[in-house]
Amino acid sequence: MNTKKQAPEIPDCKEQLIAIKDTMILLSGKWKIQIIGWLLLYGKVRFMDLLRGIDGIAAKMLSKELQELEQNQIVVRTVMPTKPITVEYELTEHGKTLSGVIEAISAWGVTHRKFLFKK
Amino acid sequence: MNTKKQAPEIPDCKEQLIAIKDTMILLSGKWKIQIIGWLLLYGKVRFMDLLRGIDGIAAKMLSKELQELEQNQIVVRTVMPTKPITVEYELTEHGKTLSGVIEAISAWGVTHRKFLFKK
DNA sequence: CGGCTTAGTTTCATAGAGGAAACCGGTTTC
DNA sequence: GAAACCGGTTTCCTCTATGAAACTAAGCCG
Repeated sequence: MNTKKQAPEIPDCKEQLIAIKDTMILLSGKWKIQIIGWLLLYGKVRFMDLLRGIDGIAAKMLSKELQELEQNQIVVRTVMPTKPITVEYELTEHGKTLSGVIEAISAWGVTHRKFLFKK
Repeated sequence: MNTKKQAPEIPDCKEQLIAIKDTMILLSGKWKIQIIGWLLLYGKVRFMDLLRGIDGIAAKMLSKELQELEQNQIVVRTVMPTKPITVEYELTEHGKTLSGVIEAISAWGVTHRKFLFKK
């Protein structure tokens, strides 16, 4: 027999693992999930709100992450015809379907904190 | 008045955003979520299973990510007294509480694929 | 005019994330 | 004794993600 390695009793649950990979490619980067969290909580938000609200992010990063989210149709960018031009960002309908993910992450953060406290 | 910037009408929903940040610190890295997904699907798994099963990961990375997950009590490492020594990894009880997060991520991957297809 | 706002872009620099390959010690098998 | 398997570790290297700071363009304020 050619196959030296023991027969892989491992069933093929790849679909779910591929789906995980797909999602994480879109959400990669230090800031994207936080940005989406903001947009979920606050709805329409201006660039400067995010820049001041998300602790530690630099303008370049915010700009880059928002562009990537826009390309993936998670976020819409709207230029408002105001006095000093402002730009609003908000989640697309598709972006809003991420609420389950974000809420799960947020909830687990709380669970984890309790876990650390109990120990 | 000192505060030139317009009064921030922005309510304080920080708790949830902090929880998101906390979670993502623990799950940072290219492979951790995939590893946890594997462990959720397959239960007890040996090092070599993960190395061969997770496409593209190198031994060094796998080792490093598993160590970090162990330090954070997401994963337990058990050395088995077998002929060629084997090592089993599995989720701790606390690690299993991540199932909600992983399932949400996996489900969204499917949702997103459908979204792309529809367009 | 000088200065402040918004929304970025550009430049420069660096830490560290990640990868390829070799190596290790113990054990079994041929 | 040579080779293979397991579970790593070590070394070396590269690339990119991130960051700080300066700069731009357009508009409004006084």
